[in-house]
Amino acid sequence: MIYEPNQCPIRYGLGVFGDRWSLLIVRDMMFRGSTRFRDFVDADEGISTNVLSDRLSRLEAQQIISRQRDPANGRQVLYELTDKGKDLLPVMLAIFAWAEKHDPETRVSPELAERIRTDLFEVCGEALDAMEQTGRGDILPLLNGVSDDPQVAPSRG
Amino acid sequence: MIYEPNQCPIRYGLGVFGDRWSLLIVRDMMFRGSTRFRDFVDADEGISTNVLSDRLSRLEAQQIISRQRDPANGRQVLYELTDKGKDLLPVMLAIFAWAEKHDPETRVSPELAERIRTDLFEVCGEALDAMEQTGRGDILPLLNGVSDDPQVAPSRG
DNA sequence: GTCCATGACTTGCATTTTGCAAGTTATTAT
DNA sequence: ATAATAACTTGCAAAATGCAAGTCATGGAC
Repeated sequence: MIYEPNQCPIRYGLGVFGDRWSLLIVRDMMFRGSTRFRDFVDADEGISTNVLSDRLSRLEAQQIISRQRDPANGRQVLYELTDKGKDLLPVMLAIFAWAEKHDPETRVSPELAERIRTDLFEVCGEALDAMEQTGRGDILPLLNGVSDDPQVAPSRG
Repeated sequence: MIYEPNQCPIRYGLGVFGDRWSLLIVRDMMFRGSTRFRDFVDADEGISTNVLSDRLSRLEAQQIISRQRDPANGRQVLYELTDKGKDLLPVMLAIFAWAEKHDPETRVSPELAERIRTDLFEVCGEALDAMEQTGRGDILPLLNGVSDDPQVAPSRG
């Protein structure tokens, strides 16, 4: 999965998240507030633990996430998004808007999609502020009103 | 590589371009004006022809690209981005801005990155207009002045 | 019409990555 | 000490990838 970045931003991006799982992990951290190994396993995407372990290492090596033992409970490990990881939010939201437009199954509210289209980086700013205040990922409710949806995306319409 | 989209926009996106090659193909079509099988092989990313063939089929099945025999030369095939494919431009440019910020090797001009950050969808609009006028991909020069760079990204600074 | 070059794929096979199940290790609760 | 929990490893079968060598359908030269 390591392909030479070699000056091209897309190739660099693919070197970081150009596989089946990495972006899902980032998504879970951003939008679901996942912080632990088990959170990702339980997210029901079906990632196997060896691959998860590998992806977490890679993401850490790429400085997308940080890893530390939970000070409050030494048998758990806390994974957190770094700034570099949080900066993937615009990429994520651009995908939101794209999927909302082209995939009828995707549940992203047209209102959010529209805001993303007109003011992506403003939406991101708000979200990151909110993230800092709450100290967690789990940004979506803040973007779009309360969400109790098990999926990442709040309801359409 | 087929994972259930299941309402999540990120998962849907990964189903379309969540692999090592698909986004590179889209990139070549958008930013280098690639239209033919050989163009992708010659792009020197090292994709093998069987995988290329498979990815082109999948992208066509997902309606990201269209395929037709070249009317002017029946032994060639023309691949073109559909609207759905062109709509990936914001995603691509968001990656540009991210890579410009976090990868020192990436060659994207800070000016372009900044424009992307403040006015992503305006930049996209311009680019798509330009694409329609020239009838090709190969958008980058239009975004950022003339580029003779072999890489996708124009020079820094 | 035949021959040859070209472009777009297939095919076969070795290597790598993934998926699944079953360990192993470290840390806390009892 | 003993057991339970969380975070991984390990082993092996299955799938995807990389590489080299075909195949097949134009289209141009003769």
